[in-house]
Amino acid sequence: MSDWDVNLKPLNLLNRAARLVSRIGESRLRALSLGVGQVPVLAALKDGAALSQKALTDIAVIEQPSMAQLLARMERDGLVGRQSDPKDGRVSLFSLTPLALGRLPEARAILAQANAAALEGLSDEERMVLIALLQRVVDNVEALRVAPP
Amino acid sequence: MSDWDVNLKPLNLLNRAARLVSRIGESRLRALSLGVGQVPVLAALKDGAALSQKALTDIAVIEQPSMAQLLARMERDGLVGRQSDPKDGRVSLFSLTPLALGRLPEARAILAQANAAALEGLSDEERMVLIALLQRVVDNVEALRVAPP
DNA sequence: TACAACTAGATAGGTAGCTATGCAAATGGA
DNA sequence: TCCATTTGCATAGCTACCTATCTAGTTGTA
Repeated sequence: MSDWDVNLKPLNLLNRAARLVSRIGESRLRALSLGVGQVPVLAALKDGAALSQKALTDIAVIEQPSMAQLLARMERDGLVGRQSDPKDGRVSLFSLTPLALGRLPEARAILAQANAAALEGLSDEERMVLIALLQRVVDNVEALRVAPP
Repeated sequence: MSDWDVNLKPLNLLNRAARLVSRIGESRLRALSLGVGQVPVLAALKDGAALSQKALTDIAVIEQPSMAQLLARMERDGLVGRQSDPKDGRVSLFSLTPLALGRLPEARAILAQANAAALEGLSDEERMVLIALLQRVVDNVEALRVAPP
């Protein structure tokens, strides 16, 4: 195995694991006509809240144009509605439609099951270790963005 | 924190970490007009080998159409060339152009540095634990695809 | 109060991945 | 040898991200 591979092994695995997990989530959510990217939005709005695109962007930890497109697709598919904020002419407030709200319980069950399957065989402690290590990687990389070399 | 979040925390983190790591790689490789998806191809062909699309697909562990598009972009950008296999009329053999070969050393250095930065502060043992845990998640999810519920 | 600076969103265009299909070359029996 | 199957690729169309850039409201200050 060349140094390319050795060097990149952890990050390759990270990428591969994330892709596989997304794929399994995607395939199971397809029965409900939902997608994995929508999950943070569904979770944030599950109690009927109406949030701005900016708030949802921060919650999902993606960039603003990504959220704009995601919400556009969800609106197209009848999952969210928007109403302009009377207090600020720039913002639209998004909330889930009854259609989306009705799909929530099943989505939740599907995700819980997929999550459990992905982590099967890992003890509670191992899960905590995994979370901690991933968090450190995230922190490392986020620090790079703030203070680039 | 609701059960949505708790439930999905490890997989969220996984996704987030992979995204951030890809982003940092992407931003640094941009100076060489390379992309993170190209790395497995560059590594596989770095010694002048000529491989089929199928072989590259297996090496990169992505789906065939993904590789087809990736190679099309690389060809467009002058990074790879294709020549049809005289032994099998279906296959094209891909190899790196001098342009790509010339960029390899720098790419390698950039990736090694980004990799080191992402894993900074993790001991060798912690890296091994991370790899082992990620591998188990990968194995779990791959088992699901073979024998779906 | 006027205007500069900030903020929320929209838009354009790109990469990296996926599924679903279709086609043509190669291959392995009957 | 013929043909059904397998295999390698191409194509169409989608999600989920990204950067870069623009516009239109809001706000803070001279």
